[in-house]
Amino acid sequence: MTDGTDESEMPAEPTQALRFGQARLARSTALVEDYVELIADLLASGGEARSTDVAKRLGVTHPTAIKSIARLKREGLATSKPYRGIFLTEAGHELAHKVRARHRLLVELLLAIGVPLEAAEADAEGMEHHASEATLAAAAGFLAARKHRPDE
Amino acid sequence: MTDGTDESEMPAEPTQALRFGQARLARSTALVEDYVELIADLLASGGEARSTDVAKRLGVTHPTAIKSIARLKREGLATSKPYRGIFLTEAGHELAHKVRARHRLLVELLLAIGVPLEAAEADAEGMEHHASEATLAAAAGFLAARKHRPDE
DNA sequence: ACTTAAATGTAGCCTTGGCTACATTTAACC
DNA sequence: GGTTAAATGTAGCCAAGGCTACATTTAAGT
Repeated sequence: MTDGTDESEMPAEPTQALRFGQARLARSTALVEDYVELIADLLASGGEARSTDVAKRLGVTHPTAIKSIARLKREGLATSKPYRGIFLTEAGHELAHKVRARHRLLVELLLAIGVPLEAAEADAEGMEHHASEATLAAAAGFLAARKHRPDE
Repeated sequence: MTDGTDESEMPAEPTQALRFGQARLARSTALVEDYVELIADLLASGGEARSTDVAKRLGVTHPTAIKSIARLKREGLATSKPYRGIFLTEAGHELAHKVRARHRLLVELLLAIGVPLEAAEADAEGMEHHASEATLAAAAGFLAARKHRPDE
């Protein structure tokens, strides 16, 4: 009630600008999150994350992957030694965990409202980076409520 | 059933790379969509869309807005004459319409699962660009079904 | 009408995240 | 062990999308 309802008393620009700014920020963190999530996956399954694997899975060339991984290292999320694989720091693992949980939640939500699996996975890949805590909490609540009456 | 379930027969990379590629493409079109949507809003309400207004609403400087608007012109979505406002082409109007409908649908969906209004608006601003036709159709269906039993 | 403020436009720089081309190192295979 | 293939790393280019600084044009105020 304090925002976005009264147009005569308050200009629309600031709140809208904030929203767009938020979306831009999310876009810039999306890449980092994708890389961390993928590296965590590779470490969990194969035991090691090599840059070519990362590049292949992301659909980019390996120099691009290396450059992005350099950013992860700058931000204290990953480490690596020349010609060795990539590893996640403690912070990297934490972020990966958070990102993965969020991804799963989004996919579950989409499936619950009737989106086919492949579309749900693909859309979640992009949408997950823009879901706020409020939305995640709501999604979790919605899914929990659904569990009790799975019909309809 | 034809994809993403059998890990022994098919490598995981291609489908995952496709998903990431899709998300990247969506990110690049997101900016265009935001601008077109906003310009359409300004034209509808104020009657004209000036570059400073666009910049203010988006929270960027005006040279940035102008550069982005140049991209819209390149892509045949908008037109403008020096020191005059910005206008949308037929294609621009069509895109604006599509984008706005999608935005509203997403917001409605978030509200329906219990997300507060301001968070729903902010999240939708980012998520809308990643929602496929399948997800939009599912959301519409879900909301229609909800209408018949608004309790719980 | 002239002056001044605001809006619009242009130029040039930075960072990010793509890419290709090339160098180097590791591993594999006679 | 030497040769070759693959993986890894580096260099340098490009486009997009931010920015500041400055030029120009329009509109307002007196």
